[in-house]
Amino acid sequence: MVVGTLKKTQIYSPSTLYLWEEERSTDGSKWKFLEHKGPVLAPPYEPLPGHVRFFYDGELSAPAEEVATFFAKMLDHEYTTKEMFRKNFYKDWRKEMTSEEKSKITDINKCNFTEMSEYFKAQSEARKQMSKDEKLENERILQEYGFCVMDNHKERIGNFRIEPPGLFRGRGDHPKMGMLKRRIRPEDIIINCSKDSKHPKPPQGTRWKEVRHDNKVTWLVSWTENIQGSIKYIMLNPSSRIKGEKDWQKYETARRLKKCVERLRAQYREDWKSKEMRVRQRAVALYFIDKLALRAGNEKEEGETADTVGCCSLRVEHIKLYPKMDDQEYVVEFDFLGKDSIRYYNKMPVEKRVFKNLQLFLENKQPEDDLFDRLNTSILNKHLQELMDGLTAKVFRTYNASITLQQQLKELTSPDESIPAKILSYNRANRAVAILCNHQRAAPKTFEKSMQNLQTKIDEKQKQLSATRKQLKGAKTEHKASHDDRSKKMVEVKRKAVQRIEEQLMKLQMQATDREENKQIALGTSKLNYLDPRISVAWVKKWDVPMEKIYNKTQREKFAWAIDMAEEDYEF
DNA sequence: CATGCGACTTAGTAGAGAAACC
DNA sequence: GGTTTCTCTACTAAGTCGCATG
Repeated sequence: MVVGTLKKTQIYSPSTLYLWEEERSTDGSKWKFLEHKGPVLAPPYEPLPGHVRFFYDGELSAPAEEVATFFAKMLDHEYTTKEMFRKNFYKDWRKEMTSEEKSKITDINKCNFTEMSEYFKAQSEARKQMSKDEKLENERILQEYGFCVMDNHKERIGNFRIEPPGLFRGRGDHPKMGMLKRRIRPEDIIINCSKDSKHPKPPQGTRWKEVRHDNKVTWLVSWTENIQGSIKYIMLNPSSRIKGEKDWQKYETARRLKKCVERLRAQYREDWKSKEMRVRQRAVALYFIDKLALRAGNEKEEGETADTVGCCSLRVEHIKLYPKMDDQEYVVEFDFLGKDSIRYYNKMPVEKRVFKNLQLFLENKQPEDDLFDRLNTSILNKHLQELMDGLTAKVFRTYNASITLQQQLKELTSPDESIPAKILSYNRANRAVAILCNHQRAAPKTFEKSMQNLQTKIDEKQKQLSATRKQLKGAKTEHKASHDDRSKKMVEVKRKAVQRIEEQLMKLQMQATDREENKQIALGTSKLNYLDPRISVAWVKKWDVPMEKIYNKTQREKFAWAIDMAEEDYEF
């Protein structure tokens, strides 16, 4: 499944060039040379100054201060009011207390963190004032630790800082929210680099857990996190060769799916009739994944994470069947929490055969039973692999997202519209994808207000327009009467003014529409992860839209390969 | 086959920084 | 010039998927 490799021919120039390169190592090695400075550790704890007090039940106290400050720092956040959060925090906090403190502090509700909280607020205010030095220092750290050398190229590292200690903030109803995320020491850290590179040095008097030289992986640093026991990594920035190449490959796989998707669709429709239950379940699940862009849905360990599901892990309680709904037949209603506990709610009419199958799957089951009891992601992906080399469930999301963007752009862009109108069209196409993938965001806190402000501006612009139109009319009348040069000029001036204001008004209205439609939709995720950037690049080139209207600096860096590769006739 | 682990991609949000506004 | 508003970036959680292990 080798699709070629990307090669950077320049180091970090804005127009980094990529070239085709035929050959690529077949032994699974990801690099030949890797050298870096290691991670930036979290700054050590600074004890609170003496005047900052902590009260327990009205009495002065100071138990396990550092952990207490983690809670204090979050005091304004809703998290700290949640029972589960408080319980988990309190339990972990007690582990850090001396036995004396433990016997004194017995009820979190009698703790008063307000002075600590005030202190940190004041601190962050103060930090804003002297941010210049800090900025300089950050820049120095970035220059020193933010880059590595991989195979002759200086590459930007993604996250070179070790996560600081704090309280775990899970998403949704997470059973571990509030638990103490402990400080990572050099002794917890594994370094990965070339044998023949200059190895990163641990801080004075400490040592790394291990230094290894594994070129079958792309990470530079790893450690095990204590909440879930999972491994965290430091890896390269998306602009790096190694990430770009992988990204490109991903879209090439999706394009191969495009070529055979009709065959697969015919196949799963056929499988709806199978006499084998597992085949039918597989086929219906695949239909959902294809049609609704659902995620695969791996099983999760109960009690370890928030209760969320994807396609294969859907339960009976997550769907409702309606033989008739309004003027539609065979409607399925989905209502479940997906990744990040984002709600997926949708009603979709399905084919009769799918509907009948679903009824069958539901027979004799409790709400908490699996809908697809004969299916999991491993079975599904094995099947997909047989249908097409490299095919897995997530490829459908990539494929459907990209093909939707391409279709929508074709449909929505009109040749004679202005640049702002074209950008609105682009955003609408992007939005169609975000809706398909259910990429949501919390409506901005100030949304209503900012909407109102914009409307005020529009109203004002409208008034200005009608006033200027009146002036134009007046000028015309005057010109008719006098027929002199001066009045002729005046007509021209007013005509131009009207035109300009009309354009401004249109732009504002466009902005308003765009913003309103975007209230709870997050466009970024699909843009960054699902849309073949070559589609956008081609569109931009075709319609002479400035690239930076579509992609900001980071995005242009990430998609440098596509910007370089795609011409206006590119087709996904 | 179930289970767990490792590596990697995908995800929303908080807060910093930049731009617009007054 | 200071404040408000918007945009971007950093952060890190939460998925997917392949593979080893028993």
